[in-house]
Amino acid sequence: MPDVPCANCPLRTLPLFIEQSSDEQVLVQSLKKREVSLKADATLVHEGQTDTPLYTLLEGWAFRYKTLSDGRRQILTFLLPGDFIGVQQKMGDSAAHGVDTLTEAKFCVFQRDALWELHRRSPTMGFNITWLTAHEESLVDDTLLSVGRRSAEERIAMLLILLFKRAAALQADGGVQGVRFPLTQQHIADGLGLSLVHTNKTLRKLERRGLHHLADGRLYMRDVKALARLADLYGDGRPPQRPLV
Amino acid sequence: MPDVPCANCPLRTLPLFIEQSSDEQVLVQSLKKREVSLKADATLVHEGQTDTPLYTLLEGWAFRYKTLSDGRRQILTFLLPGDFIGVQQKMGDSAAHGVDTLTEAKFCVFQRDALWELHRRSPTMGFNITWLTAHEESLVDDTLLSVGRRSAEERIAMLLILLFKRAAALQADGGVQGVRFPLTQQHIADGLGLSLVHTNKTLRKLERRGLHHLADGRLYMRDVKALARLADLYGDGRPPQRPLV
DNA sequence: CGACGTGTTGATCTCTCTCAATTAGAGTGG
DNA sequence: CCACTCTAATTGAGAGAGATCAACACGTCG
Repeated sequence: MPDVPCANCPLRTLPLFIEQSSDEQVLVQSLKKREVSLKADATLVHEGQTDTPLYTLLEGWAFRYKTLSDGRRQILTFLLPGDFIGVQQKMGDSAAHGVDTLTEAKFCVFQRDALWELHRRSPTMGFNITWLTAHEESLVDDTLLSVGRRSAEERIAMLLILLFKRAAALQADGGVQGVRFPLTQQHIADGLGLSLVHTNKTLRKLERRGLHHLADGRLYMRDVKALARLADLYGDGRPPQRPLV
Repeated sequence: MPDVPCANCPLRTLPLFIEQSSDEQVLVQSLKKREVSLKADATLVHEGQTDTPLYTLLEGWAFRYKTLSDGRRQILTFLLPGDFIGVQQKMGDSAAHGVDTLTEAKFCVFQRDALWELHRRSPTMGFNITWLTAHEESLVDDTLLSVGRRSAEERIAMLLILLFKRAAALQADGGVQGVRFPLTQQHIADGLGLSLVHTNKTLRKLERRGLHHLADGRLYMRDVKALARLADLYGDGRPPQRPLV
């Protein structure tokens, strides 16, 4: 039996879940099998693993990745507290992605059919999960745009902004004193499709220009405007458009 | 009122939907608003458009994409009959992706709250949608691995294999006489994060080596083994793994 | 103390981009 | 029927962003 009630789950602080009824909380808790704690740089899910359970990240940072047989690795998304893991490969036959931790981390493990039970017994929760899955995809979409079409400088600016936002949202002060940033330069490189050396050089260039500061596992934003301009974030003049059909 | 009953929808041939009850069919049909037909190279959804309805692609090919303000474009996924469109941006505040057609195409338009109604009134359908959304993400994951870590040759081999498989699955003969292939080289380039010129040169190189043949809007696979080897598909010796925890 | 992981920097090398020019249809209008 | 225009494909040449190779600094740890 889980010792920590789901009332403390970081997922509950997400906008979608604030209206969660106590019935739904009980439901979720009943599907929860146990918790797992891992140290930093550990593997939660191996690539190619089948029949993976559904997880939720409670504490710490992690990432999803794929590798080629010669070792080249691409990080797909970084995972922060509150993120789902494993919906992507549920019932999937194709070789899935791996999941490694960046820091010490605690995961919530659900039984294999949790996804279905959740849908069956609470359409609201089911809907929320669809929404979260879709939102997760949009993160990958953003990364794909970066990796496919942005220069190294632009990619790094983008990553710093996005991760800063996500990390800052999780802490009370909103990141005024910087945020925890447990990635090594190798992780950044693998997340952006760059080499380690070039990542280092580009990172230093931006830092020397005073756009950010990275030290002791913390990220400080020094010139968000300039970073956003570099990343072409909101930089376009496209106005919101109404549906065409 | 829709004139074509949903019994003919290409979605119904997907494994997940074969068990669909007639009740569920009626439900889907009741949420359907109408159909739209577009010619080739037309826009269904503008980038940055808000409040997009939910669509289904009935006939033809299309693609989702994002662009930077200076015009650089990244194609996120190619859409074939049976694919969902718009789940990603449902209720999303961030600027979404655009959707353009590659060929003449017919779409099914659902009312805005269709996603919720589907979940509410049929958990089975809701579950299937979550699954399809997750599956769609895995397509983007694959592309991200390609764009981030594969060489131009490897990327093109990968794309040819994946699109051939999807297209062949839709036709009765399974693609023995080749499959329809309506992409221009510009689309391939934008889908793989390459320049048009380099895409052309690489494509010709593979074709001259006898790996494939591309003519008159059709794709013929000449040496799938070699292409798969190039793409590092199943090329790894990773055996399926059991769950770690 | 030596081994190791991470970060840093300089020096090449090369894959891919950009620029340019040509060819081959498919329309279109006179 | 024939110029004229457009788009897509093709090929060569030169340029450049980023990869690879190599060395070194620094802190941690057994």
